[in-house]
Amino acid sequence: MTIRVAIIEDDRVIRQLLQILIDGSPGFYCRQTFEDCASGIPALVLEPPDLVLMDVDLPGISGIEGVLKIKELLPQTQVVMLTVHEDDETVFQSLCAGAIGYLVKGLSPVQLLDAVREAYLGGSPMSPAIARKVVRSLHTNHNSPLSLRETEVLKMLCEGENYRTIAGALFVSTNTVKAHIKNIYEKLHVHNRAEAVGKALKDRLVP
Amino acid sequence: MTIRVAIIEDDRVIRQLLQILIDGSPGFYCRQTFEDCASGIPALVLEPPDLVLMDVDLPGISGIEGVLKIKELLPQTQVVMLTVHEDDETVFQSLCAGAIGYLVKGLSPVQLLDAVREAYLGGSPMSPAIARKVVRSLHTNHNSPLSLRETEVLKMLCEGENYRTIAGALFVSTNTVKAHIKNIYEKLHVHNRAEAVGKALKDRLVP
DNA sequence: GACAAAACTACCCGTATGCGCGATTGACCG
DNA sequence: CGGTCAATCGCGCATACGGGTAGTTTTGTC
Repeated sequence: MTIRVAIIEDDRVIRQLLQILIDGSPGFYCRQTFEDCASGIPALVLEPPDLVLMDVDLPGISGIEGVLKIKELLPQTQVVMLTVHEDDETVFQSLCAGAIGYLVKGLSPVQLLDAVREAYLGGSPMSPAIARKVVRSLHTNHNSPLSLRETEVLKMLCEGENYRTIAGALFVSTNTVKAHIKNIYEKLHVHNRAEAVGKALKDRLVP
Repeated sequence: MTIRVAIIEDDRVIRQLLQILIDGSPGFYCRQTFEDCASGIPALVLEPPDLVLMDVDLPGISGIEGVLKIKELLPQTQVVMLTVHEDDETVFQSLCAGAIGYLVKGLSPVQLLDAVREAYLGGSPMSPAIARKVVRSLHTNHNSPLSLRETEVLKMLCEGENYRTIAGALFVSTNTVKAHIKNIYEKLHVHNRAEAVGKALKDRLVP
């Protein structure tokens, strides 16, 4: 069970150090290293690795765009990001784009290999701060401006139900549903269903 | 900097062991323990702790509902779940409900205290498998059935734009937009905007 | 017990929407 | 070279929808 690793990293020193470390460790294998996505991604497609270590700050195609491309072409291949400084926002975006975890450059060799192994074995290595950010993005919003009833209605709007169906489910008249929906629109500052549903799901007003 | 911990756990033995461990460790404090949410939550409101250790399998009000209630009443207080077996789905739901992390019962005392400290210091302690599940839930869907143009239209639907606005933005006629939307409905198996937006955001078809 | 907010009901009106049918063009593929 | 599909455009029709106005009942809070 050897983990085949590829590296995309523009800094030659870091790239070579990483390769030597990984390729020199039992259970790991690294023959593919690239200095940018433009050259690396087509090569990866020809010989897909298990896992790609990808710098976030790359010249040309950025690391985030690179992840999108790689996951599009090779859904099976996992991508782990490499960053110098722990920039929450870019790391978060990388994860949204499809990265499975990330490493801070400057980790000890042991920690680095551990993280790569964890990513390979079904985990998602990341720092506590990023983990918190990611978990927070799951949380339902607890200061929703909506009343209980309105939230119920909004939930059904998200399912695509119409006035009649919602009215039937809540045992009220369609007029009442209309009134609720009108209030929802006001409170969310939106003017139609699509926008209300968009806001509801983006702001996690409904489960 | 003492971390004030409360415990809600129906098993008397586990509850007392946890309390003895936590209260006996320097930097930790635990005077509040409860066997269910019904008695615990009102008491917590009177004297909010920094962190609550909450069993997922509770009689009466479940742990998941308990998290919702606590985060509603005490948004500042962090909740960490306790589970016997690592049931991915319930743990995931707990995190969605507002928990910040979770611990498997049977962790060593050192690991347990570490995890509580991590949760208090801005992290989100969880197992690799759950971390992976959480990260996956962020990923944009890479096998969307929609064409590029349809995805563009769908994105604007999510913003609540109408035929005319979308047509203007894409420099096409409203009829074309109608056709695209009709195709989107077919491919997503939905019949109106709200449902399309709901599906798009839930399945992460749009960023 | 007064007052506010939420929940509920009702009606009208203009238009945005969903759905039916049909059509042309260009790109890609075997 | 025929077939498929994305992308483009057109028209008619029934209805679901958004906005406005107006009111009662219930619930909860001070």
